[in-house]
Amino acid sequence: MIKNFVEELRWRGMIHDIMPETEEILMKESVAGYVGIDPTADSLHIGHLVSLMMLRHFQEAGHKPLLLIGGATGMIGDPSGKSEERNLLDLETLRHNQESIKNQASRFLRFDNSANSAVVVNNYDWMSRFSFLDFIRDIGKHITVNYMMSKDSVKKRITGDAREGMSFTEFSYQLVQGTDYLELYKSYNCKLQMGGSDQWGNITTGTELIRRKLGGEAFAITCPLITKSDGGKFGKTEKGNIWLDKNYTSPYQFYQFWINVSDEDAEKYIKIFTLLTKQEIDAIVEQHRTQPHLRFLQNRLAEEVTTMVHGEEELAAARKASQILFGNTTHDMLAEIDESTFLSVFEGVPQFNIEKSEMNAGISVGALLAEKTKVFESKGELRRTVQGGGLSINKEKIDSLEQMVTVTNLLNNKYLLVQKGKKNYTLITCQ
RNA sequence: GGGGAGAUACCAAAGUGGCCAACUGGGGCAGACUGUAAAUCUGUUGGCAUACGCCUUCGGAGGUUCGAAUCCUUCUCUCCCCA
Repeated sequence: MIKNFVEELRWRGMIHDIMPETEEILMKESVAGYVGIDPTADSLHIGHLVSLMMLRHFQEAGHKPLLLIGGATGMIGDPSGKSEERNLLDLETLRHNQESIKNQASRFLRFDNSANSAVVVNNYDWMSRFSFLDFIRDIGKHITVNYMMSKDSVKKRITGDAREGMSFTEFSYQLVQGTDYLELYKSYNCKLQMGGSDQWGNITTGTELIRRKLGGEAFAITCPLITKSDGGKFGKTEKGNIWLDKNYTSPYQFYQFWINVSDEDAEKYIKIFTLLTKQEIDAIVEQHRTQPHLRFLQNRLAEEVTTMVHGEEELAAARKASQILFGNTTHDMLAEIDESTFLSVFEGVPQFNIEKSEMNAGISVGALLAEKTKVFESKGELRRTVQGGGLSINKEKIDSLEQMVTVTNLLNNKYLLVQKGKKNYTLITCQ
């Protein structure tokens, strides 16, 4: 039974561009469709979530999702974004990354060998078999330079204000990506490619190639780039990407990312990143508007996404940690938390160790945080923070670098909780 | 191959011999206000120092000078125009 995939994406605000007749084809038959991902790391980050969600909806609608790992294209670098030169990945790393990514994708997609089971493919597998001659003869021949030059991503680079110019390698990128589409069209009868709106040019080169070379018909859907209302980059924090792998970004930090989303963005994101129905979402938005300070939207968003990526247990832990860290916890309450709970709360928080002997005589805050440990990069930074009233230890404000810390300050006779500002915690273990 | 422009801190961008640790904007961090939101306001944003001040930094290397981000030589890289 096929559901209307396009309609589903439409109300969720996930369609930026769509080729004519795409909707009709998708309603008529079950087709295969793909999204490409660069395997630059062995984990996906939340920038990839939109693609995964598109594939998820695609599969739920009764179609077959293909996840293309760009082993070959990842070596080139797409000029559509302002990507830097990529490093060559060796084959072993590539395979490792592919496996890890597939593993993460399996939380979103069904890999069950049914007719519309998801499949992971790697363009390295076919691109590596092409010789340069094969490529320019079999692929290059079908597309004119004029056509390639007319793409926005190319035009911008050549005639835009920046006029950066581009290398031949980057210029060829759209042909390489087009070749992927062509390959998948041939081997999986893949008729749809999805991606971010910046991919439109590259995708249409693929559909063009399929038409000219095989006389086939293929389609395209792009989704808007996810933005933040304040203009910042989505999914980036000062510390870098938010990863799906809990070893890179702890479930607590992951959960917090979503909790911190602004009201405006939350309304958009809940449609894109959760599977809640339109009715459910409308109800939550309504609820949020009547009592905005209760943050229904952020809470539900964080709950849904964290469960999908990390599971119920991790969600519960992240919630508990959030309560402890953001509730009106006092020094006394902190001291009462038993050790295992305490440690699980701070899993994923930066940690430092220090010898207990250093503490026996007492140690000044300045020496402790900027010399014995690197909680602060420099004493100057520490001083500024303290002067601005932004530093607490064990939930108690510090107002001088000279303040002494001794073993009696240790929680559980072992830990110090350093807090910079409202949201940044560091744990010092002393033994 | 010929001609031109340029490289300054996280980014953008001023500065073109001493007043430059370097204007300004963005971003970051912190504070106030709040709802772990947004907006706004304040402080801060190379290192050391409570502070006077000291040390390292303006693409790389060398030089001129009492003194260089600023002048000279050379190298590297980027962009533009012509062939």
